[in-house]
Amino acid sequence: MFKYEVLKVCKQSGARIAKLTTPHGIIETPVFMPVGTMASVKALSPEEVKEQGSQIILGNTYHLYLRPGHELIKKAGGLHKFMNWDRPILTDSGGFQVFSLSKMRKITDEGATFDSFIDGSKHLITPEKSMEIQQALGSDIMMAFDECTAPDCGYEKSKDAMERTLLWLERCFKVANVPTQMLFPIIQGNMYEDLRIESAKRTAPYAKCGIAVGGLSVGEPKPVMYKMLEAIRPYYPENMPRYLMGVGSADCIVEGVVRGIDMFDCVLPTRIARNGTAMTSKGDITIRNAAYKEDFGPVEEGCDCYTCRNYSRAYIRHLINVDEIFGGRLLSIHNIRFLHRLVNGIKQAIIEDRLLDFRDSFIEKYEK
RNA sequence: GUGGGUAUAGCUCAGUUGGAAGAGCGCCAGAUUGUGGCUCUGGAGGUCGUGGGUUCGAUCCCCACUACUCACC
Repeated sequence: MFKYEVLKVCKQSGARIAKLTTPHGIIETPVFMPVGTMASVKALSPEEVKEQGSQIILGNTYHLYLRPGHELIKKAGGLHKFMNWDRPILTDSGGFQVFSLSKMRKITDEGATFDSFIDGSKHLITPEKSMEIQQALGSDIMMAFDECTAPDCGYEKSKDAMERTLLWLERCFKVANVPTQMLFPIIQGNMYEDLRIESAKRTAPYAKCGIAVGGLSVGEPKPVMYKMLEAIRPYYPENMPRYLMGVGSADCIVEGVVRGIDMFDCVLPTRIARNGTAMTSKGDITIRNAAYKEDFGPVEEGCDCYTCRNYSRAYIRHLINVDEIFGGRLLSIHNIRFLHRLVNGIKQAIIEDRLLDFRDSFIEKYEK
């Protein structure tokens, strides 16, 4: 039911183009995956998400468990049917929320206890519970329940979290036995090369069709993240995609593919869109700035998205400034399309064995 | 016409028992990376209606003027 097939390897960088077959269709990698935490890519319809070229989206275990509840979604026929998305879905395990909601949690080997941000009620999420929820949601790719750490938490805490993530992984692995749902384990180890390498080695045996790198892009400098990716690169299991979790700025995606990554997800394009920022090949632009008040050109010259074909910077700036949701929708469409176009450019460079050249010229323009 | 009230940032208004002026909104800019985000952070902007008086010192007290506003005739 799951199959991974490499189509082309870039001679210059080692990056590859591949096909990952899932029960809900084929994903061609490298791929960027928009995030739809609450069973919706914020502000967009599934049709609009598809129109930008999205092949797969994310849903979130923790949020959907709290509301509307995984049992309800199961009753509705699964997350695909519930939200009217017929392409692949990847569900996060709730592990990241252990980290991002750290003010209201308690972690033990058994699992993580949260105070619900909705009503304050207490919830224990264990590896088994996370799998149960993800199975009820019916995602194509389930993520292992892991513990993510802050970049400044120190070696011992980082090591403990890495060990606990492995302990939890084994428990996830035992109950992840639905043939239509693949489990991706997650490499942790904070910003320590030795921990990262150890985590990669010990995580690899659990990876059957894909492996993820977690706990990066959590506030550390970009060069540190790149260093970690380089450290673990030799230890990935053979013949499966590698997913860098939570990464979605254009430069990090290019640098990630150069370092062997195939899959990315991020809230960044849709979040900054709603706050009035557009992604372009010359870097992010804050569209609500006065500089664009009378700029009647498209967000990005040459972009083929619905937004750029029909609307001006001045109009979008106006919408954002008067708090009209259509402005956030238009920028979300553009930003997602921008990242898919970026990945298309990366693929073309892989085909032509010139990804490192592509990276150099892209970064130069992007950072200018 | 008579009596009262108000005049402080672009707007709506606090405030100082007289000791070198504040908020919210707006404006300008920054942030945002497995979404607790119509969020968060920062900045610019005022000779406190005008003219006089009292005082060491007035946005504040007194007088006059002007504008706006309410009530009554």
